[in-house]
Amino acid sequence: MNIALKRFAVDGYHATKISDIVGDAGVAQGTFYWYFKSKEAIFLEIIKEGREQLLAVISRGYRRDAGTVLDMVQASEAMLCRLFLFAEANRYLMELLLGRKAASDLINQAIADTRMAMENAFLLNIERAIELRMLPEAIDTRLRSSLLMSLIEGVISRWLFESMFPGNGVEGKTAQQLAAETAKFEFFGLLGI
Amino acid sequence: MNIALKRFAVDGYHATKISDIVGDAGVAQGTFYWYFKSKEAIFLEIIKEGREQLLAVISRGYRRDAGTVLDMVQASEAMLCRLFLFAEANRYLMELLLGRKAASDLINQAIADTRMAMENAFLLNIERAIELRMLPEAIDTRLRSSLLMSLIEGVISRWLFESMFPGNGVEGKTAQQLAAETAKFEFFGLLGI
Amino acid sequence: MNIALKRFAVDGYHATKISDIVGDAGVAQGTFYWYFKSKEAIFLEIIKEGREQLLAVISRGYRRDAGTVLDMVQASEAMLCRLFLFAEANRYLMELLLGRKAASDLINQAIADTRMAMENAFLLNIERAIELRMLPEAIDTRLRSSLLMSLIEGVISRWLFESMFPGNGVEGKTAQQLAAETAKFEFFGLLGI
Amino acid sequence: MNIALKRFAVDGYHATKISDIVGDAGVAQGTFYWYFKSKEAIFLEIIKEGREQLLAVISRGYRRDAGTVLDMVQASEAMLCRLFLFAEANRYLMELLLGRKAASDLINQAIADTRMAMENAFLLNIERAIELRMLPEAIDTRLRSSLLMSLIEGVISRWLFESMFPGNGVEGKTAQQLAAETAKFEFFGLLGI
DNA sequence: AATGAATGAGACTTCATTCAT
DNA sequence: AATGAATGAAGTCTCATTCAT
Repeated sequence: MNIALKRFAVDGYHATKISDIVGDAGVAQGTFYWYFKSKEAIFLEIIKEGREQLLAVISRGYRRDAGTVLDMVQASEAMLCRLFLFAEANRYLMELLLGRKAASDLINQAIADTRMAMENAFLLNIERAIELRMLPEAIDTRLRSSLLMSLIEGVISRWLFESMFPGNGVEGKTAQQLAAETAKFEFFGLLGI
Repeated sequence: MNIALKRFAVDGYHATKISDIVGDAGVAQGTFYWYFKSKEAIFLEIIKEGREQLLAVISRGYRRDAGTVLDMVQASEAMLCRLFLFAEANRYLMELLLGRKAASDLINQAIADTRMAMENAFLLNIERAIELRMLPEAIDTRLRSSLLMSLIEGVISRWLFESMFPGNGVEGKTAQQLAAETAKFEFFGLLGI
Repeated sequence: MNIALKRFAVDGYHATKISDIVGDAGVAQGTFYWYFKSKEAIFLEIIKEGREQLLAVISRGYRRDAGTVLDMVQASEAMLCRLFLFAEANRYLMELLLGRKAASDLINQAIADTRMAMENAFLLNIERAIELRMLPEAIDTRLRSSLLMSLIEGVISRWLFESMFPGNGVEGKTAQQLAAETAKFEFFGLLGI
Repeated sequence: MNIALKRFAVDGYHATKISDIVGDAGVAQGTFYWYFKSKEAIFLEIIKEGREQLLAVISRGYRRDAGTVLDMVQASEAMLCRLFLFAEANRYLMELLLGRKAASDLINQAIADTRMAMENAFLLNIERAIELRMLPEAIDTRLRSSLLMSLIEGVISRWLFESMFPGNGVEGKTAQQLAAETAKFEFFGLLGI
């Protein structure tokens, strides 16, 4: 599955042939079908496994008590840092999730689901912050979580798949730096500093 | 080209067969090759044409004189509004550009180029604002334009390709509303109201 | 027809597209079909026209009276010289006739016919020489004319289509020299000088 | 490969479809591509294999010591006999090599190479004979080997592909007879006997 | 568990020929 | 006489999947 993951990420779903995967794995073509029902099946399994790890990373650190704005920014920064570190360690997976390499409907759906789940985690955090009166009540929470997710998707893409986005002001940064900058923008926008 | 655009957007590059395109167009298969060298060629031509229109929309309204923060937000809002209206009227094109339907290397490159050109337009705006002392000088301009672009890509995707992102807090909004919210987030972040 | 001849000779029948011919000729594709029924038809017409010229060259100089061996060699040399000069001036035609660029059955037949007609001209010469008691009666005339034709085909091919036969001991020679050498071999074989 | 060889020889390269080959072979179309990379590839492989066999036949019997003219003629006759027998047993291969069924540039090159190699074998024999003072030194060796090769190509073509050359004085002869006649012509020309 | 040969549907593309103007 | 757009049959090759050992 790791071999397939890499191939899918680098070459894309369609361009990846079963013969490539088994070639890299050093087994015969038929062997593939002993372990996986189809090309689509292995992809879905890869996504499924990755999704669980990813959500575990994001969901940790659900806030219990109210705090200052600074607390909030720091908490967000910590979470983003965890997320970016995970993305760095699992770049191929992230490429499948955020990349532009479409596949079958079923697969696209699985990817969309995973991203929705991520977005949902952000939504919960925002709602919790409102509950604790750390964020203004008037906020459109769904919209904000969408904006947030968009931000993060873009940042990770530009950070990890540099070849596709040369000279983007993100490459070369550490996860920590990126998290700090992103969190600042998240809360204060362009005018923050 | 319009017929092909729609097919490519809906079905993806690989899933779209020449026979589909000519079928929809009501001509013979060979006729396609009288007008286009290959499947890849028509796709590239579509992108090229769309890119020009898109950039024309973004580039308009380059700022001449300094102004207040409010001016700046309104200017950004106006530009976003134009962009969103364009996206609404050209949703298939936007799906090719922002969607996750990979194709050949050449095509991916053309798409990436176009997105870079968009991002660059945002960069120029930010730099101009700094020049006019409307934004703090300390800002990392490239990073900010990347964040901005990320935001906009995400918003448009969620707005137009709802089927992929159900219940995302964006659907149903008008271009105007969306532009206002996005501009607000752009400048003030989550804490802005 | 000259344009087509050249294309057929250089690229071969199959590799030559009607669009190539009309492109070189500077007319529209449809125009071709006003003058020729089909691709095959123009080829056959080219062969037919060439055949007449070629046979005219070979058939001239039918011997009336007996003579010495030297007379005979000189007569053959003269004829070969005429033939080689013709071939030199009509190398594309010769390439169609002697080259390895096959086409349809009908065309192959037309080419084979033409070559048979050539061979027949040689046969008549040999028979006439026997009649005049210039060559021994015991000779197998058909076989000898076949051998002769083989010789000449090979020589012309190597002489004119050098690129296919590099370093063949024929290139660079004049028609006159070649005719002399060939005639000598024809009558005396390897042992002649 | 034998099935393909026959098809190529009989129908020509272009007229032979992969579906013909696999049809004759009784396998599926895809199976072809398990064994050969392309239509061109199988052709080249056929030529390569045939070339080795052919050259083995010609190269045998390199002369060690000087001898009489009769020795020389007999040696040549023996070699030609071997060659003709080989040609008879491999007529499809010979048709590919000597026939007029053009294909791709690569293939034409491979065929031309093979024929050059044959001609070279004849050249070596002639040079060896001069070295041993069995043939006059004044001879233009390359030219003579070209003439010889021409002769042999013509003879084999007429002998085996009769349908193309009806009534040519060669058909029906045995390899032995043909070798004798050709060798005689080779050394003595038309005037021999 | 593993192999690797075999399958066959289906895709893109070519190009001789036709046809309305 | 000429145009050039349109046609569509046909061919090569790909590749996910199956199957007999």
